[in-house]
Amino acid sequence: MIRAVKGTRDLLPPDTSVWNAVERVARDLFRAYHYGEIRTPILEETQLFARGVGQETDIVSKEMYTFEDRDGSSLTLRPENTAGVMRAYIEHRLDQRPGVQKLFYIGPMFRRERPQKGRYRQFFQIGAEAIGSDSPFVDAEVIEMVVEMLCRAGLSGFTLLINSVGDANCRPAYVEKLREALKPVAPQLCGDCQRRADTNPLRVLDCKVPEDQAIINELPTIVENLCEPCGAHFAAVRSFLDDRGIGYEVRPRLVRGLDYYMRTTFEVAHGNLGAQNAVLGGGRYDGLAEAIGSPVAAPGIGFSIGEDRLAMTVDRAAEQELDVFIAPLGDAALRHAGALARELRRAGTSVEVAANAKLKRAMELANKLGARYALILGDDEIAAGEYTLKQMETGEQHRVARGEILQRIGQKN
RNA sequence: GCGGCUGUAGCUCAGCUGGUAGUAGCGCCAGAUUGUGGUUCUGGAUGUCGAGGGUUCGAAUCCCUCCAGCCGCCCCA
Repeated sequence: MIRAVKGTRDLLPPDTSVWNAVERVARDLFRAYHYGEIRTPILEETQLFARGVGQETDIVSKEMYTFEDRDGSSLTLRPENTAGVMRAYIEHRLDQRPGVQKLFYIGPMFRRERPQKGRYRQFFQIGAEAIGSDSPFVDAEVIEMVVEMLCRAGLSGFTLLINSVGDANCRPAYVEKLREALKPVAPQLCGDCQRRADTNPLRVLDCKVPEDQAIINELPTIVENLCEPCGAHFAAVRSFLDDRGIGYEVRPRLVRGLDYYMRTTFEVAHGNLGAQNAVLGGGRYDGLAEAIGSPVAAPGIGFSIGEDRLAMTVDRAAEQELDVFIAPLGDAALRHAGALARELRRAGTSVEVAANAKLKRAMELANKLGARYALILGDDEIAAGEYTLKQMETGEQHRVARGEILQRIGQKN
């Protein structure tokens, strides 16, 4: 038996209607914030990610689906989409278009990790990028938008965490300072942290081991060690968020795993997701454009939502709606039903026709499918030029003329 | 990539210390006489017991390998 490959999965109804609902909310909101859709290829040159995301990151060093094409070039299935959007921005000279370029995308990403709940090798992200401004106002607007999006999608009980990770000017100095501060206390930390203290001090801040927290809390924070411009930028972002009444928590220990992030970073966590508790992550990446070879500067900020995680956390509602179930009795009725169904569908109602069933069976199906109305169509009806329309929930049924059907079913209850 | 747990009908599962698969629940299909559902009753279909190998007279039950899922680590969305 051939099965879906490890870490990938089929999305089936009714789950797909939850996904569609989430995507509809996203598209509506993107429109409100004046974002336009961008669709970039799933396949990119490997170099794009090596230079954009960072050669040393886990994503690039061990999680990418990379292969050699027949002409010898190295291609990679995109593990994220910020680099791809930036590549397109540069390639098509979007910097020459007026205003900040606000672009959104919805699509699959690929990372070869060990699958787990909420973590797949092919997963979907809903994301957006605002490129062409380094203003903290843009940061606040992006963050406001994601909070709004999650709320409207039906997510509740989430926490918005923000931080600033500085820039090329102040971060290296901070990392050194952190490294120094860790030297005396490292032996008291967990094994992982002892290793990280040496290899990647910032990661120590992410440690979740309870015993380590007291020590980690005493370490110098990046927020206290920002250079003047970064400090001012972060303060501005916060006050803009305060102006909008958006609640957030400053998490000096929030560090992100992609090299391109600088200054503002943010994340939304949700309790019901187990170890994969991040629903959304994002941040500013003012140096990314240059890193992938742009001749012009292109400061930007963006985010991406884990659609798989969001869909599994959202209170599931959306069942597939069925307005009318037509039960034709006999061949003449079946032919009649085909034409009638077409007419109703063209008017925008969802219609199902029982192709070959007895009335009893048809009613049973109508019930199981959750149809709002059943329309019975037999020789009597054809002769009379009327249909028997039954409201499933109440059980009431009436004879209705063809022209009245739409009006009848229009009034939901 | 590392560690742990799990893997029996479409789904949830039972199957005691190995004896050769369940009257289990839900679902699905078909009936309970002629054009009417949601309740009830009756009947039915469906499994190479995740795959392969080993031990044994005999394995769903024990051992090994692999695969998949889940949990934790790592990382992130």
